Amino acid sequence: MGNKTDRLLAIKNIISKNKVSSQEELVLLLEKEGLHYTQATLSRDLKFLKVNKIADPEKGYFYELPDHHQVSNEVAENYAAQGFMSIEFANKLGVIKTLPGYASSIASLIDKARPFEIIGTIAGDDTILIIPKEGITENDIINSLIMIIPELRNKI
Amino acid sequence: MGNKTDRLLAIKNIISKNKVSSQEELVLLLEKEGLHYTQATLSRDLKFLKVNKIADPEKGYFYELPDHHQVSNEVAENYAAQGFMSIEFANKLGVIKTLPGYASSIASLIDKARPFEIIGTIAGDDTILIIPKEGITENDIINSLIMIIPELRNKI
DNA sequence: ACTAATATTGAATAAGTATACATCATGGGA
DNA sequence: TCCCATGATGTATACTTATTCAATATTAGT
Repeated sequence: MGNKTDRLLAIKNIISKNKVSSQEELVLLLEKEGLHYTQATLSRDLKFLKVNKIADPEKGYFYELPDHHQVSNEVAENYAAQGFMSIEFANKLGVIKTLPGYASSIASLIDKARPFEIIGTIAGDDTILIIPKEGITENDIINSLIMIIPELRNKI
Repeated sequence: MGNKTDRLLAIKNIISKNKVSSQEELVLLLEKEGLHYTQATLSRDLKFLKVNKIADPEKGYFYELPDHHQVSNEVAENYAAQGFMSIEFANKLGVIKTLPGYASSIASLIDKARPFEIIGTIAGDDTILIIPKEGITENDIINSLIMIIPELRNKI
């Protein structure tokens, strides 16, 4: 996966640590990490990440990750990442292969995060079927998975 | 209290029942109730109500009241409203008089709602001291109280 | 009641965000 | 390899929201 994934992870990281209150501000913060993008791109990213704008007495508003994208359960995430073997797509469906027995616990993490892009999952023993919403691309699904389980970053 | 209070209550009501996703949309919904205001005014109102913008797959965003402004505990609110006698201001401080014994339960409702405008409260038996943040007006405090306990509407 | 101070609001505009369109890059199939 | 389809991104711009400024209304103090 490309550079976009890294940018999305960087954004998650930045806005979970700072009260960021405009996309221009985010442009600058990303630049500090050597990532150069325009406001238009960040607008798309914030939409993808389902970021909320929360009222704040000092800043007016700041960006906040939805609950399911907050750093939630690192133990479970590491476990899931360990069991993850591969993902492939066929006929608009995603198929994740896992180590034996890992499928349902990984699927459960995905279900809990309820990404808009995914209608649902079906887990067997070492296989998960991902059913994306109409019109969603493979890359969106993959990025979505990495946002849920960042540890997958280097396995995809 | 003036018309602004009614408008604020109407806005609370509308956005708790509908997924409203722009201020122009809200202008129209208020017009249906005979309230005619411009986008600029609603911008100020949404700020006052500390409304959040929540990501949504269909609408992009919609407005949501913060937890403490959701219809929370009607029993407690009615009880509080019943004990409320008056509010007066002196030296930038608010003083609420209540029926004997009601002060702490009313103050507790205010504290739970944590309005930005109020730094804190001190409750005796039939008196509550309201300590507003620097620069906040009496009307803001009053509107804030009515947003927390709508039943006060006709007692102020 | 008069005046001064403060609040409320709208109109115009600035500031912030989303998107249409164009471009370039990438990857799969002939 | 070449072409086509798809994706990622920037630029320009449309859309949305916040704020400045001015006008009007309201309130408090004398």
